Amino acid sequence: MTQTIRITLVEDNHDYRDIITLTLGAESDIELINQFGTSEAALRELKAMPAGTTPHLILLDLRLPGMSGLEALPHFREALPDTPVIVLTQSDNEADVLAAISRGAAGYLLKSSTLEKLTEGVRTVMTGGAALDVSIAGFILKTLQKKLTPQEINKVLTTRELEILTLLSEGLVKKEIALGLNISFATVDTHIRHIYEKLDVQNAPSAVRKAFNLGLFSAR
Amino acid sequence: MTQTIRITLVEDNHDYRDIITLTLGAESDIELINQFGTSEAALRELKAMPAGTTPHLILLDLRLPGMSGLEALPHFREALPDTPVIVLTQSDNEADVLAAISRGAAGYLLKSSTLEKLTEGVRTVMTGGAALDVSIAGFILKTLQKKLTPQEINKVLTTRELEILTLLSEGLVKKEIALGLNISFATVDTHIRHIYEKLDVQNAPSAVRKAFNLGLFSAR
DNA sequence: CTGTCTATCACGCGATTGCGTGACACCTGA
DNA sequence: TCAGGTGTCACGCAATCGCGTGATAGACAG
Repeated sequence: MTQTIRITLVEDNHDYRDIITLTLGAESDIELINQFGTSEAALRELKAMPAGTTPHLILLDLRLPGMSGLEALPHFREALPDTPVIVLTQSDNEADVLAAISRGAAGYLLKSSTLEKLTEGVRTVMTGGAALDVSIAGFILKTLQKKLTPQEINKVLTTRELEILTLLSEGLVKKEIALGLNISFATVDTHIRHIYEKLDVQNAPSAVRKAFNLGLFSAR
Repeated sequence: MTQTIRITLVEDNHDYRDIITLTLGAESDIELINQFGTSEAALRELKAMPAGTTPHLILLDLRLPGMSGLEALPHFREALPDTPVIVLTQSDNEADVLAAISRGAAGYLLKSSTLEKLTEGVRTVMTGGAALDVSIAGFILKTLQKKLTPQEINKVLTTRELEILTLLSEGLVKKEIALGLNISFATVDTHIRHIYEKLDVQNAPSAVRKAFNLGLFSAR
């Protein structure tokens, strides 16, 4: 890890490019090997580079002319699977964040943040960590926490109902659920009716889906 | 926000308690108002405190005698819903992390990290951010990325199969799916059989659940 | 050029579901 | 004290499901 970190920058704004260039240039262990104004140009060039000369890390802007960073991300990941990509953008839009993360971004930093955070993030990612702006991290946590607390769950389904829905989602049929819970088939049936009413669905598959989307199922 | 940040510490290890005390004591805007060796003691005391005197933030160890921090977390959240809890532990166990997050932790810091990260994390959380150790953040990202890419999804289900499973999970019955896709009932039936085989289930509810757990359903 | 994958279609049938309708007991809050 | 929520149980029935079994056709790889 004492090696110089080679970085590719994809950013169309010249002012910001200059800032990044200056910032990274001041770091002795970081070298900005090339920069592009569009994802298309970057991808073309990166694919043409001989193995061993490709960057260790890619800084990618989301708002780009032509193919957006979000669209390009999977292509970068495919072309250079071992090269982490840090998304660098002004957008703290929730959908963008989640999309970038799910497409394999190793970090998500805001341009409004400090430049120290950028170099820090670069080093963090190169050592296997993740570079997340604190506000992004907060949003990420909230996303994971969309799983409701027991009290909130009971505002939707009762404990018994959730128990039965869980068993149902595990593949048990009503008869088996009745056996397992030592209650009658009719009772299980009634519970399931209530579940359908509360979730506003009319069959088991959609009830399971709704339960997931509402965060009623914790982990497993 | 110029107010002093009042903190409660729940930690059984005396050495670490002393370290925290010293560290936080050096910060002029942070005041460690009380500390407990067990969750039980902390909960009892916090519930008895007059409103307005309760802490602004709780630092919670996971490994505690008696009730674990993980068990206690929901109780803290219930007793003081507006008081964020930073989990402070040696464990970078994945299950612990996710459990803590889903139980409402506002941060997850490792004791192996620097003390500067602790005070930084405290301030971050108080300003609405999230305090995540970089290695934890990396793991969190991987968790969110468990949603598969289209290519990976097709290793499990074909595009057509996923399409049908999606419709099924939305509450359509096979007959309706056939109508909607302009194919025969029998074809839909066959696709669903294949889905069941591939997911190793035998009915629709469990297929939907499995699809969610495998990350086959992206957003909605 | 044959095998595997994918998508399509068909028949039949026992098992299961979803739902209409109705009931009883317990507990809690108004 | 009484309505409302929760959990329990029952009968009946049309609709749907799950599955055995089998087939055709295009695509694609070996």
